[in-house]
Amino acid sequence: MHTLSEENYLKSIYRLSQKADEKITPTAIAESLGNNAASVVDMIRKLTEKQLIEYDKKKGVRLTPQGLKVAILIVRKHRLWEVFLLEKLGYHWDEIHDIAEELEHISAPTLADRLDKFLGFPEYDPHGDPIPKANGKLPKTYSVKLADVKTGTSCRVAAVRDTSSAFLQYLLKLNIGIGTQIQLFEIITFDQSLVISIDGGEKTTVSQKFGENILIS
Amino acid sequence: MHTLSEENYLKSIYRLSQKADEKITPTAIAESLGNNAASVVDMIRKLTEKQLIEYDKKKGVRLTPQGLKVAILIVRKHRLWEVFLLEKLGYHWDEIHDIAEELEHISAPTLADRLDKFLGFPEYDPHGDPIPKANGKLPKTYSVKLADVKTGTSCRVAAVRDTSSAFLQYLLKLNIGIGTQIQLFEIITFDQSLVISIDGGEKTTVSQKFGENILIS
DNA sequence: AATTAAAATTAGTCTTATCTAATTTTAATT
DNA sequence: AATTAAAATTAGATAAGACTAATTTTAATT
Ligand SMILES: [Mn+2]
Ligand SMILES: [Mn+2]
Ligand SMILES: [Mn+2]
Ligand SMILES: [Mn+2]
Repeated sequence: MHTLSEENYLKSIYRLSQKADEKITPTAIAESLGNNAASVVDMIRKLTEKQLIEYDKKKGVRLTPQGLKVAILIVRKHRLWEVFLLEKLGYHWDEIHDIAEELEHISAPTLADRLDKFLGFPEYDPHGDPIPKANGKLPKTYSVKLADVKTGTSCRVAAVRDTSSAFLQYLLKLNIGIGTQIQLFEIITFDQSLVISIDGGEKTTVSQKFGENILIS
Repeated sequence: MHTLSEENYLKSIYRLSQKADEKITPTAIAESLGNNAASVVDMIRKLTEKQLIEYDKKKGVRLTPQGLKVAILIVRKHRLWEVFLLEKLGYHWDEIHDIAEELEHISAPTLADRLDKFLGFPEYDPHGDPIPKANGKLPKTYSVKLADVKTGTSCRVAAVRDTSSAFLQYLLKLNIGIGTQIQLFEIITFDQSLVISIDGGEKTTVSQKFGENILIS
């Protein structure tokens, strides 16, 4: 139905649309995909013809309802496969994203729904990202960052924003995962470093950047 | 590492090499892939340069040890994914092949081995085809056809040779699967039709073509 | 051996998806 | 308003992988 490239463009546009209410420009898409802006312009033309997106110089790129449906299904498959890879095949959370990037493009009627059922209808993927339901609805998305909470607060890790290997492996080393309890003791005035305890353990200091990439509940 | 097309060529060459000791010609590959012979010649050049195959006008196309390894891994993944789709996701045996054609190209270190372990190290796929082991070795492959046995013999279905939807759905309707017991009562002289009973049930007549596509043990 | 048919190869075309370089349009800044 | 910088677009090139049509090679048959 859609090529691998088309699907990746739609997914990228979807992800950009989730972020802020900034308009989605060719350059933004180019950056997000690591492609040249000229290539993006070509693909915008193609996807517009297929009525998967609309492009208005003022409003930027928008997914049509049709395009949105496609994009959400890809994200759904991506996150479900991530759950599979972690829970059933025993991969670690820093290894699954790249494999899911390939698996998300497997297309077969009812595949996502069967996988969903097999996995017990998980609501969040291993990084805490919400898994779109069969009807396209998203579970509650967490948005409060660890860097935003007040000193003294105790909270739980709900999701990670950065899913790079570097960050995930660091978290693994610190014994931090989804659900881990974190207490914030102090914010260093000089550079906003955070003094925290992990699951009630010893005090540890992490950077502001670190705190920006942990979402809590 | 290898493109989707390259992998499909290697797999096709491997399957042809398994069949008989006929030499593997460009035309044979073209037919098996539904491609034009000219395209095959192009790819033969490419795969030869990559040292995945050797081509000699007299000996035909041969996989190098390197190419063989790649081909076997693809077949391994294909058949393991078929087991997964049937046993874990509940697809029927006529639906899984096409999905596995996509899944077999997913590449990730240790993926096949993890899947193998998760599935309990199955030896045969849902169509009775042997699943290559991690070391590349194949379990015993069945080769005796139902059409070859003598009247009066009782045997069990070990594998199907034709894996088309048409055949598999027909078998589903007849309640025949891997392991089903079949007794041969009579071979009709006129057209070699077979009179059989399925799991000890009533006598049924099936065509010679049918008998050619069931492998028994 | 000559003829014919089939198989293999070459030459050239097409599509998809990418790129670089050049140009035009839009936005920001003096 | 003029200038400058950034963004968007166009033009043209490239690579992979397929195709058709033409040609050459090989095999089969008279
Ligand atoms: Mn991911
Ligand atoms: Mn994720
Ligand atoms: Mn198959
Ligand atoms: Mn099979």
